[in-house]
Amino acid sequence: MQACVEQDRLGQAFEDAFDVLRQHSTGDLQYLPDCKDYVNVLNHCYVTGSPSCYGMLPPEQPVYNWKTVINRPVDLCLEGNIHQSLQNIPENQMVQFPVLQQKGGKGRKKLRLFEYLHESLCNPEMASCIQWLDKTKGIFQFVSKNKEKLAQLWGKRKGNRKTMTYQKMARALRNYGRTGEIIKIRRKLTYQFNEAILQRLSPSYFYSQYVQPGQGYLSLNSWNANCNYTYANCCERSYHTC
DNA sequence: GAAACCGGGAGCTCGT
DNA sequence: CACGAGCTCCCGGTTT
Repeated sequence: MQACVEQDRLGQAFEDAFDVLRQHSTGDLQYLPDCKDYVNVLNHCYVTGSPSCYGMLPPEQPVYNWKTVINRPVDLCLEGNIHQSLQNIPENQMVQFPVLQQKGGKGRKKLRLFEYLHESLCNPEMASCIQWLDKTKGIFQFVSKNKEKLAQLWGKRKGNRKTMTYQKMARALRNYGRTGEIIKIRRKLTYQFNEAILQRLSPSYFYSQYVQPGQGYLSLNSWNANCNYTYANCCERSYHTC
């Protein structure tokens, strides 16, 4: 149980790191991060506190650094050593991630509604607006009292001229029903993410995939594969091309 | 009766 | 500049 909580925390750490990466990669940024930068991003999240992290970790909460984050699930559920593998990676074996850039060197891909909803679901501060009913199945529900607040925040995030309402947001959600990205559940204010979308949006997914029961640790190759896999998903999620 | 849901359709913004 | 994607906005009607 504790191990699962810690695994969630690690997944959240990745998620935050991706947010930072996305924030850092606006405009014509052509920065090419490698694994060490990735670690720096995570450190940035947990040590300096990125804007997205402020929502996750209240000031009174203990500050985590990358090694702490990495060690905890390792100690508690893997009995292995991820961070050693990471630290021992020679320079020439570091994964070189593709450039965070869209075709033509233009800006980032627009945030999509389902991405925003998933982000909100992972943000404890938004629990008063939207909550998981069954996280593993991707079923979530808007909180009747505060659903308009969430909609307004979405509208602001998009920079809409008029105030976004739940009704209009729900219209967009109904459009997802045609593509299958999100479907409506026959229950008040309740929707469900498509399985593929849910996996794509969940950084902890690859983690559980690559760390097989009994495997005990992540090999260097697995770790690098993880980085590639995660980063590729990050790119797919945020950019047309890498 | 109120809240939530539904789908048509025109319009807007942005990336290609 | 045209085009398509992904909403946004409005509306009238239906279901819970």
